[in-house]
Amino acid sequence: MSTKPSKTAITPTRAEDYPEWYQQVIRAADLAENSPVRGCMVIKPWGYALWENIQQALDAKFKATGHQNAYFPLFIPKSFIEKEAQHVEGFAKECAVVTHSRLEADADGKLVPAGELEEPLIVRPTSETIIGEMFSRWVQSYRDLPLLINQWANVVRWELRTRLFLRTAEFLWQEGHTVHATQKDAMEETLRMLDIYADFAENYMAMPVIKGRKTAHERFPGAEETFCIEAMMQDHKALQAGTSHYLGQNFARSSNIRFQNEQGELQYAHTTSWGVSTRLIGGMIMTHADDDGMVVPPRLAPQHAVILPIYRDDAARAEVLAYCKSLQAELAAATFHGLPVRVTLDDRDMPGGAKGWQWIKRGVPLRIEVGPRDIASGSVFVARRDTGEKKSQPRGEFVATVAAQLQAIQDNLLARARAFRDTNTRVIESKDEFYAYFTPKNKEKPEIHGGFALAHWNGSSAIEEQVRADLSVTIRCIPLDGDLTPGTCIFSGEPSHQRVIFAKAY
RNA sequence: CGGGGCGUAGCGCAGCCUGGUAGCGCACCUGGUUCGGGACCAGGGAGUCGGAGGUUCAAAUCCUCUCGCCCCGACCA
Repeated sequence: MSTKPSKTAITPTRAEDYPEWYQQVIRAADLAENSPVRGCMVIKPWGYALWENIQQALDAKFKATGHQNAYFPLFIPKSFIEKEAQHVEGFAKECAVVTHSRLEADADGKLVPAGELEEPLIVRPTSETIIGEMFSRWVQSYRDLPLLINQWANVVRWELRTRLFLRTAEFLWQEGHTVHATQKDAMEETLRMLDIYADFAENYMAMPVIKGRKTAHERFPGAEETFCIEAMMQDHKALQAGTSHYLGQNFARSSNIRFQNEQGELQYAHTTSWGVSTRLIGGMIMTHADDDGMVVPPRLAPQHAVILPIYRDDAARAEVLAYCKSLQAELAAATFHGLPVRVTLDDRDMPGGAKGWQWIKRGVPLRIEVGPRDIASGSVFVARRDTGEKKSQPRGEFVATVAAQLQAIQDNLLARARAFRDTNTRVIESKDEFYAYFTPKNKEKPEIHGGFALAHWNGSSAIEEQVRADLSVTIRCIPLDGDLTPGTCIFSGEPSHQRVIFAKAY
């Protein structure tokens, strides 16, 4: 009783040391861990199940909008990457390069690379160039368009500084690549996919996002326009959770993607690309997790509910387990958003308190305790992970309303995250106010501070650069659904079309 | 890749300054008593002290190098 390690399951708390808290949540929830390979993580079953649920939901949305999955090579010839000048510049610094084809034992028995390749292969950091090459073979006529392809894959970017889920050297993602006859069609596609991401973030991840356009400075290398969804984490920093690019004819030119139009004229196509990654899991953690560990939004939860049997002796055990199994079957027959309710019965022989805390730390939305008293009264004792609320409910009523209860949690998580974001978003009218907003009180050990600043900006990248140099604050996006009232740039005094979002970012 | 911090049992840590051959809490295993929000008692297993050199009779401890992790910066999903 007195051996509680602390008041919270996670130490330190968010307020005490946010980055360390993040690491500890991942460990406590058994989501992932660092691997022997520098910068690469092992995604453990509970974390991978989240990714599988993300995949399943998004994949259905991609298919519903006419996309098809395909798979392209992991290796990209160096000459392909070189085709698009800005693209090269953007990715050259972080590429893993394969130069040899085998290993040979040297005099000491050590293996050394041998069989140098004629042309080095790049482990894909993204697939525009190799897919572009294939698209150039597949597209000949306007009748071949639009070409709508998606790939689920791993990619490698040799990052110097990594963080589990948020930035790892290898990560999992999906990359959509499409080809269109006109700019209008391609731009519509770009925004359609952005909307899908935003809808997914809010309605599945319960993570409110702002849809916006990147400034030239923050654009994808080689893109004409980059759109993004930006979310606010609990340390008030922004997380770019998804991107959608209108690539213009840049990659069409470099990969020679041309088609004959209805007039028989040969023209370059317009392409798009868009992606989300395992970073989304990091976003979910930093949006919903608390000082007791992970909190998973029900629509993506590996398990919606866990049944925890409570008994003292073997006689009670048999009775309780039988009751739990039938309850499990009833719940599994219920549906939540068209899918069976996922419910697990945890009958491991271990102290009940410790067992319960394991599920709290993993973030399972509903914990159902069933003991002799519940059986006697035909009820179940249910705890909500998001609010901590606990109450006894008649069994039949619980089974009948389980989907509604899960949806209530889903809705609460979104509402709570939105309220958090809104209270940490500030309209800023002057440079002084801006600098004060983004300057911590404690310089040595900065407290959580700042947030989203909505401020007028004249479009100058020199100002962007200055703010970044002074405060590590960047323009996260120019909101698409923002207030379009013109005003005055708070840095230059020049006219501004609309407010943009400034924040510190991951 | 630059600056700072840290690597001791699965996790969190003490020991290091002032060298003497490794400890605590949790977790794990066994037995018993317990059991409706992190149970208790007793016993037990587990660590080449990140790695490699060096100094020394003796190194977790001192010195050099190296690898990894975390934070800040630059860069990025």
